[in-house]
Amino acid sequence: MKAAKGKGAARRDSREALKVVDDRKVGKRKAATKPEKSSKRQTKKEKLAKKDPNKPKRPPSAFFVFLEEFRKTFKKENPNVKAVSAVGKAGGEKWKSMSEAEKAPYEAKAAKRKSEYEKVMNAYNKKQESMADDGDEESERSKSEEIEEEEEEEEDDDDD
DNA sequence: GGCATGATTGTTGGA
DNA sequence: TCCAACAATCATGCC
Repeated sequence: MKAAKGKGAARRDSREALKVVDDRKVGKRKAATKPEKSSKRQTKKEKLAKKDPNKPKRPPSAFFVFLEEFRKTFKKENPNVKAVSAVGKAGGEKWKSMSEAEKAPYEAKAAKRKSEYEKVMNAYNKKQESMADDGDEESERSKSEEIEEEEEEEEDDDDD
């Protein structure tokens, strides 16, 4: 549980300012945010210690792609609102109010990121197999890094 | 100084 | 099939 960490003061402050937590229709999701079963929810540190630093990060969903842009807009319109939770909330509301057509470009981007993720994941999986088969971690990692760099170039190249 | 937390939705991966 | 975890963001507070 997060509050148990004692850092609650920080977010309590934020929460009061945000007037959060009214309708938890996505209570399921909230479970992740409010991990009463702390045994399941590992800290970033624990995860970092456990997981492969080479493991590709999950691709952002359409909502997250939208959120990237929304944050910039939100900051401009609300320069004094710095709470990320406020941005998340506002973004969520905006997202819901958007039409499918408005969401389309973000979904397209998300799909693109997803396909890239699949490619990287593929390489990562191969790397894992190779590592299990052979211990040539260094070269395999380099391979993976190469792929990731390629992805970045591709993205840069096909920006529009 | 560094890490955890807060909110949001969508997607992934594991059981 | 269901559910938990995680993806980005960053000011803030605690240790």
